[in-house]
Amino acid sequence: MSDVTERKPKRGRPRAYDPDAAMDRIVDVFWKQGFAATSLDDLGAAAGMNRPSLYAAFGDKKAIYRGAVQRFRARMRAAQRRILDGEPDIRVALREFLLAALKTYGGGEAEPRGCMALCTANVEAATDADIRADLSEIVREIDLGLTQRLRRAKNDGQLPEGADPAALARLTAAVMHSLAIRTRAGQPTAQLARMVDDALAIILPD
Amino acid sequence: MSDVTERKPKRGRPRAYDPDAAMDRIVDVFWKQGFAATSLDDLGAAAGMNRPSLYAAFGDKKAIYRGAVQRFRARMRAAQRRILDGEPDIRVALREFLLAALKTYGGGEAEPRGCMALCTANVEAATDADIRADLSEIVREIDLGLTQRLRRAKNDGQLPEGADPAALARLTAAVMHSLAIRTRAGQPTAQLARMVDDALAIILPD
DNA sequence: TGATTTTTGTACCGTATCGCATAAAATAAA
DNA sequence: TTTATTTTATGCGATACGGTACAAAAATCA
Repeated sequence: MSDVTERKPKRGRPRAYDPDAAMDRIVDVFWKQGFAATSLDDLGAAAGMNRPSLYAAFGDKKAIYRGAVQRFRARMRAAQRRILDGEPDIRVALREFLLAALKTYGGGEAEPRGCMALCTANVEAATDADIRADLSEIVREIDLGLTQRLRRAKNDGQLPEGADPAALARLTAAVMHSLAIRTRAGQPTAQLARMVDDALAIILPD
Repeated sequence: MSDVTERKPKRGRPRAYDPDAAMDRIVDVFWKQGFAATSLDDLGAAAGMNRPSLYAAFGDKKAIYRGAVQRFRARMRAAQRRILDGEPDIRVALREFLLAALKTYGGGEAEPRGCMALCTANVEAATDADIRADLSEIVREIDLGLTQRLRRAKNDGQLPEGADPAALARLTAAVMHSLAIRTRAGQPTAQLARMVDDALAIILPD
């Protein structure tokens, strides 16, 4: 889970924290509480850093949040590419894609998580153009990844002639967006796993 | 748009505000800023009330927010029932249902709105059980309304034999959830209107 | 008119917030 | 050892927050 952020020992006092691990814990705090309800002290307590160190390492509160969103997104993207590129059957690929998202969103637990990006950036997006651009890029990227995978499936003859890869991709992404909301609303994982299968039976009928 | 909240003139000093209109403006503020980023002064300024009046009329901040969500939801529910009950053709009904949501969410404008309930309650749902229950109820109600309408369509012979109304309903709701997120992310309305048609062509193929 | 009731407006309390200023601490280079 | 450099730790400072106490205001009832 760690980037190769190994710094060669430099001049001054060494850092008392691992920036990589600290950012991971920061992601968790924003994931749960969102941007506005999270204080710098919350972040500092979770990351084991005091505010000045936090500020020096990651910038002000908004920059920290945007960094956390990017980190979350990078992890999701890696997992999604692995699934979409690795699985040759489009049905299985989309199913695993959605179930992986569901697993990350972790529905059903006492304190549901939902999607760190979709569920928290959503609020700030209305008032902050930067965060709105981040969110827009995330949504667009998911659409694009699914579209490319569905194009490939069509080339492989796994889809009917008239199939519209972009339309199928947006609908699949919509299921993912819905999973983000439904997990956050507390719907149990088992029920949502069934929803995934039911949805795919409609999106990709045999 | 006004409830029949006409109070017969009572004893003391009359109110300087219309509770109904005040709540409408409060909905707008929460819609844009969400719960955590909105202060009581923001609400007071929008509603033309000072904090003590606000508190006396609607309770504390959380109660005000939950009231605003309920008010938004009531309005959406009324419009949705009108469409689903009024339109006999299931294709047209679902299309108008989704386009009405899209219109309310108002994508593409300089400051996109999205769904007041789905996009703002989402954040607090992770930490507040009451708001999570509110959100869950909203999602469930939409699923249920669409399911009942699709059952009716199946009885009317407008759906194939093997069609699963509940599954079709959840997928249609997923499109709505996606519209909420996409409008908030700034995607243009015209593009999303096309997405609605593309999605319905997959959900209800002819 | 005078008493009663309800709402308004101001002001306050204790706390939390973000960002930074400043000094101590810990390391490498000279 | 001394100097330079980087990070940590404490704490300040101005502001903002939610909620309420209290008195003035505005209406009805007697």
